[in-house]
Amino acid sequence: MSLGPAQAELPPPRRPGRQRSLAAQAAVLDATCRLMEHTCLRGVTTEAIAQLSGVSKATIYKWWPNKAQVALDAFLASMDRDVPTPDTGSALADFTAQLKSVVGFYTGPGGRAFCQFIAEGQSDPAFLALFRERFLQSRRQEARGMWRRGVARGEIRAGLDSEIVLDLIYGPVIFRLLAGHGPLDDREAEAIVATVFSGIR
Amino acid sequence: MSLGPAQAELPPPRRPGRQRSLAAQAAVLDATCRLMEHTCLRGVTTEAIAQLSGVSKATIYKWWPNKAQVALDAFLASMDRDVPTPDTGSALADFTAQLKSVVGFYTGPGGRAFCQFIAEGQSDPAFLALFRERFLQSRRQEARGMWRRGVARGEIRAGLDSEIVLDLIYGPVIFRLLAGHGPLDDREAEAIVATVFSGIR
Amino acid sequence: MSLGPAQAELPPPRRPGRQRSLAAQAAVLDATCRLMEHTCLRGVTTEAIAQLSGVSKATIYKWWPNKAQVALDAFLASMDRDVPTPDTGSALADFTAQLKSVVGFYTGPGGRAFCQFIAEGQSDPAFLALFRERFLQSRRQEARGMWRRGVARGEIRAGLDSEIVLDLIYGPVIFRLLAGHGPLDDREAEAIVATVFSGIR
Amino acid sequence: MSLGPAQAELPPPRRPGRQRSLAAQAAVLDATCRLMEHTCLRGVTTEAIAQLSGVSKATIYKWWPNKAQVALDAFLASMDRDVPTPDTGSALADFTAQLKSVVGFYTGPGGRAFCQFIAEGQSDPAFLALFRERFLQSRRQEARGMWRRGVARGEIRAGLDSEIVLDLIYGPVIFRLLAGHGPLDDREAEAIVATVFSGIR
DNA sequence: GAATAAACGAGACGGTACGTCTCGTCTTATG
DNA sequence: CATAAGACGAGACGTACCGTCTCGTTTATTC
Repeated sequence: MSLGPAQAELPPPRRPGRQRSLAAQAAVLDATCRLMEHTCLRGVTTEAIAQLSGVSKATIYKWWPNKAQVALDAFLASMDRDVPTPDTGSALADFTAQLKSVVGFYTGPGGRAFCQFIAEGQSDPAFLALFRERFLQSRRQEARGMWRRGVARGEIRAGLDSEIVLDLIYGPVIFRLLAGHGPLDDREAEAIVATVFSGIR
Repeated sequence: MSLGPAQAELPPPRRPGRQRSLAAQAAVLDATCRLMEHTCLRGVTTEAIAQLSGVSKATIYKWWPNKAQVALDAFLASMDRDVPTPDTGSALADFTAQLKSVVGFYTGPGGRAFCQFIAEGQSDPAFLALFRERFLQSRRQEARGMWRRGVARGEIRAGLDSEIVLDLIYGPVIFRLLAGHGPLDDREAEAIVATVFSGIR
Repeated sequence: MSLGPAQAELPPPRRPGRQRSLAAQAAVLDATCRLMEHTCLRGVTTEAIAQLSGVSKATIYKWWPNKAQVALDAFLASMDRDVPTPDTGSALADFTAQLKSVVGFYTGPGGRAFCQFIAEGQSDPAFLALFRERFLQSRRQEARGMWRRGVARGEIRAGLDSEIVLDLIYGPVIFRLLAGHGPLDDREAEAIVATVFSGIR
Repeated sequence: MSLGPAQAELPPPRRPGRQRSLAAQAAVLDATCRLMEHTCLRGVTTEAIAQLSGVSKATIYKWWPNKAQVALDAFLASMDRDVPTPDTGSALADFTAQLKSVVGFYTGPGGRAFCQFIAEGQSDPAFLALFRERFLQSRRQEARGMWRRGVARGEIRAGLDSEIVLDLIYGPVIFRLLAGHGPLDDREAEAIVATVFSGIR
């Protein structure tokens, strides 16, 4: 469980002693982001974060349990520019537009980071759970909204398991992102959503 | 590129000098398999492989460039028991049966290994490429056969991009396997194939 | 050039950060001494020093470039009990007494260490230079004092090359020590000095 | 104990099977000599000798117990050009001439090899003993001849321990050679012998 | 304005795996 | 059956990163 500074809810009765440096926290996240653009998570060392940010290793370890969670906080912080959930009145259009923007996001540095977190999670189940909670679930929540509107409007067959269909839409993108066995662009996004909506029969 | 023993194509005129020990090779692969059942790939050390197999580290490094490729060879060797591609006369039945068997495979140790390779690939692009070549492509090839038969029989709409549809079928399974955000069993496999065949409209 | 701790000249303004552990340094030197008593320098592994001293290999390599310099520091540290230069009023008596004590020293563990350093120096010229600077020169300096007093008192012919005569006195001891082709005891020490003083004509 | 080929006395009745390759033996010694001119004994690997000579490692290990003895054989073989013991009718002249030629020898590649053997001997007492037997003793024997002639002619005081005096003459040279703390040339050789003959009183 | 308390930088440290190297032995095919 | 080619086990090497620790310094709150 991250103790990252972003989660701190300020209790007015300040404790004595030197206050925690917000500048240090920001510097760490910023440095981590910059390092992640050039190497994978394994290639980012805590030492390098410390050096680039000017924050000591001890301070980093005081506030985060390991570099993966630093990177996750950095990733989430750099994503506050919320990808808005489209609401065009058509579920097909909504999902198409959203998958395109998702593909756009994953094609950039965000996608590289995403892969690193999935990779890290394969040797650290606790981190994987955290990643699900703090990233995947909120994304999924938004998609569920689009789904419900589609069902309500009668555009989507009732009785379907939304979780499966959502994985049907996002799964192929993430599979290609991680395995790199096929292209990933707007055309593919459109084809995925169109196929899911029409079936292959 | 792996120089793993599995690739050796035997030229009858044997070279002089001591022959490569098949026992050592087998011991390494076996030891690696056993270790992979208890830890993740990162947790498997070359030292442990050497110790458990009785093969020296130097010999391991002579034939494999790193432990990931040892593990990949071990994985592939332990998979020669070919998962037979079903051919029931119905594409829906074929894909359902096959996805069930795939889910069965991924639910066991094979799935854990698969995740480790995907994870390793995120920090080693060359390894990822190797994994695609030596594992994903052959699997994909089999699926393409089922696809073609379905198209030929008219069960599947013509004009579809088979690659996308195959990812539509396997992507969700792999996404869930890696992210662990949903269940993975026969019921889900059936629902995925059924939904892909019928569409959600 | 050794960065060994023995050379630290303490500047009162301590540097920031954790201070270097004097206990670790002492443990390394002590462990090295103990190991050197049972094997030759080649037989002393960095790993063994680390294990016996409880100091990690990384720390050892941080402060010493190789095990030879660790051993040299250990040797010099264990020799601070300065062998006093005799001053009896007679050069013959001085040299005889001193060579006897030198022979006594070289007959014990110190002599074994000395041989190891000479041996190591044959494949590492930089180390040999260091050994000359840090051990031989100070010894030689003391001998030169005895020499000068003898010359001043008229006991020693003027016009002689002191360096050659000093090697005439110490060379045979070191030759026998290294090659082991003859005995090395008080009797031999006396005979050497006596012969050098009288000549063989 | 060396089983080196230099000791082989050929029995005319050839044994069945492939005959032992004299060419291989020579190639090994030659290669070793050439390698010793560029690196120290530690830097010469058995592998390099095998490669340069075209003789396999197994063959080398069959005839010599280790590379040090290979090098010793190579050294002795390259020294058959016997340094003749001078016999001028004067012990002083004899020793001076001989020490000059010794210094000349030790200043070249032979001296480097000598140092390597002494060094090796410090971690391998058996090798040191072998080196004494096969090299030092024969040299010493020749010097003893010069000594005896000098004593017989009355040029050298009777009652002296010849072993000590010989070490008095050769020790300084070898000390300087190994420790490198002073020059080593004809002038020094003359001074050494002259001082030993006259004494310093 | 002192005393106290926490956060921070610098960086030393133990631990552990890495991949490389050399040694000396062993195995196989060839001459 | 001696040899070359070369695979092999053993084990030390020196490097790298991890996460912990110990300092002395800085910044705030409390007495």
